[in-house]
Amino acid sequence: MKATIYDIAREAGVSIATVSQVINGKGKISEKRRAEIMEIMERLHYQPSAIAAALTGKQTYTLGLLVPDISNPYFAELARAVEDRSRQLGYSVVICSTDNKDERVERYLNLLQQKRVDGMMIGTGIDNAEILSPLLQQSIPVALIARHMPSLSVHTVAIDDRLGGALAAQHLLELGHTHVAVLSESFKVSSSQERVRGFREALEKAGYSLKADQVKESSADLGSAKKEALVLLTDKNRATGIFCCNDMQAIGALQAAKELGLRVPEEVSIIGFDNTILASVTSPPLTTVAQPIEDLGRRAVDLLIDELKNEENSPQKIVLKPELVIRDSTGKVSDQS
Amino acid sequence: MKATIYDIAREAGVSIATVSQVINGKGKISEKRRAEIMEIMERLHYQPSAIAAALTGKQTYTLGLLVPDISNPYFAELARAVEDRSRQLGYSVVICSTDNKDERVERYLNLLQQKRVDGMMIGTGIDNAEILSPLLQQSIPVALIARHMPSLSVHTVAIDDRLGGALAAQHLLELGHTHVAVLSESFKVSSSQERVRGFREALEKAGYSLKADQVKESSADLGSAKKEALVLLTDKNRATGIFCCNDMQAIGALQAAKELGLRVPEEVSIIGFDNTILASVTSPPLTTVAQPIEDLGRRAVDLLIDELKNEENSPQKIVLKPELVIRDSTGKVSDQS
DNA sequence: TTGAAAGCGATACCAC
DNA sequence: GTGGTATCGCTTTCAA
Repeated sequence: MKATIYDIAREAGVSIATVSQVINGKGKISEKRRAEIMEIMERLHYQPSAIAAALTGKQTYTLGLLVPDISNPYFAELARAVEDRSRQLGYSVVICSTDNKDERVERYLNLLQQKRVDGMMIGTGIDNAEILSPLLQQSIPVALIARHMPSLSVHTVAIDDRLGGALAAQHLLELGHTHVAVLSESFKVSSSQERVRGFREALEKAGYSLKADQVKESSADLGSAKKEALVLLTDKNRATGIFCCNDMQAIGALQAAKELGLRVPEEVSIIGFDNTILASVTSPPLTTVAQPIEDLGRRAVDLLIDELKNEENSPQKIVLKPELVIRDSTGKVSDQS
Repeated sequence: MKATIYDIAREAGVSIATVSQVINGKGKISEKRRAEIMEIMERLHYQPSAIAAALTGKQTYTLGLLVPDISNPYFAELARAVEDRSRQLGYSVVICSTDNKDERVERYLNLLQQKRVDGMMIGTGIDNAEILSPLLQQSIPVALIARHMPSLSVHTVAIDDRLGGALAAQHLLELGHTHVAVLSESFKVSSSQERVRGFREALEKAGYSLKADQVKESSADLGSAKKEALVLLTDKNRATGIFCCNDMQAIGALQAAKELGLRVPEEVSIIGFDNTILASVTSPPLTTVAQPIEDLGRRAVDLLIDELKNEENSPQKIVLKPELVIRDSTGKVSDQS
């Protein structure tokens, strides 16, 4: 049924070694033979088995990508960036949604190891860093994306979250907002911590402060963010500007404001983080701190492939800079406040 | 470096055949040996090579999924559904973004064939159906998702687009909208055609009609949709209800209405299609025709696996029903109109 | 230039 | 219950 290298060899009256050569464009084959063999491969719809090739030592040309949830726009955009770069370089990528469960991470890691992926990108949270060590022992290249695991010696591509927070603070300060609040993801997420930290530092540097009751923690879903935002906004002495640690939370804040009849940005300014597609479809469109998602994905793939090529192993740490994207959810602080 | 079945066998003082048995839980092995061998596998962090296993005739337990763009929320959600079901069944999935280019489709198809994926799901548009035939010849299970290729004998999971269009029309009619318009994707997309057709039929059945100049075609991006919506809405005798063939277009319409100072839904009702996450974050949240995305993905995987198991090959056609999700972008037609 | 043959890491059939 | 061994499809010396 399926043509193999033997079929081609027999049909061409040569040895499989010769066919292998022409498949890989190696060795010295007479032009005549080469053309002849190629013609036969064409005619028989021959597809060399990557499986068999991998078994003999070649790579599988497959990479793994672990994210919490591929249906989340941020990770979907990241996946696209990873996929694009991988395709350019001849690799395909297996995407795995972990829902941030270590158990799932571990299962996927094993699965992908058995399938002998050439490298692994981790964009998901992992509680117990230890579960990555098997990979390192097998010396499978690993790159963390927007995550940090100081205890592990792996490549990392991240963004400067602290700077991101600072950018948000500066923007609000420039618009005259001195009484501000923050809507954060779980404090356990280190990137959120850093964002809040950068935000607070910039504020303090300007002579203002962020009171403890002005920082709310919410879980990932819209509803939860909206709920916390409602608390912040019903405060008798509410903030005039709210910094949210991701776009989804900013949307929650937007909805909360709307529900309270507060106009954005006239009465309250809201700023998000990530600059996913969500930020551009809201009303008003969100001012947000943009992550260079495209770069993030591309560089992660490049790190992996580089290590594969050079078998040189010094773990790289790349830090990319976020940028403020100003849309319509932020404005000058109003006189009435 | 990496432990193989030989290492385990040697360490345990048995043959590789025995080790293979315990890996696969087959044959008769004494409890003692089995436990002993399992312990050794554990200790050596042994991961059986799926590559080698696949070469001997076992499946690769990998499926391919082709979509136009994984960063598009609709496809991201679909991918999640596919991935979830695949994981449950022990498969992993390679995701490929084609940007609807046949050339890309073809390259990916070849790549995945070489990697010997067990089955392929196609959720992308393909101009030339012929490029799928190599798969069929190799008798690789194929399932189309929300696509139709009547010329090919493959599994299909789709939704009843015509019904979806009808649901939208009925909803608008019930609210008193008799002067309505449509924002469609490229007319070449069969699902859009069907949606518009269903919409028109329902309208006509109620005694109304859809004039040709009230149907606009736009490309996939927000900007284009917004532009066409502006044309529709600046009409001196504009429609009071607009049906859009997907949520992104509905957002374009929303923005156009806003730009013209038209309140939604008081002055114009807008209804989308798909019910992606986008529909829930807009302001106002979108009334939309929901696709059962979860089911779509799950059933596609099931069709593939079924065929793999039963090697029975009658192509199935599954048609799922869409449902209207009423949010706040539609309302009773206002008296003034 | 080309071919013979030794793996790669598992599976499965058939003896013992 | 266990072990020997052919086999899967390809890559890669090493000779010729």
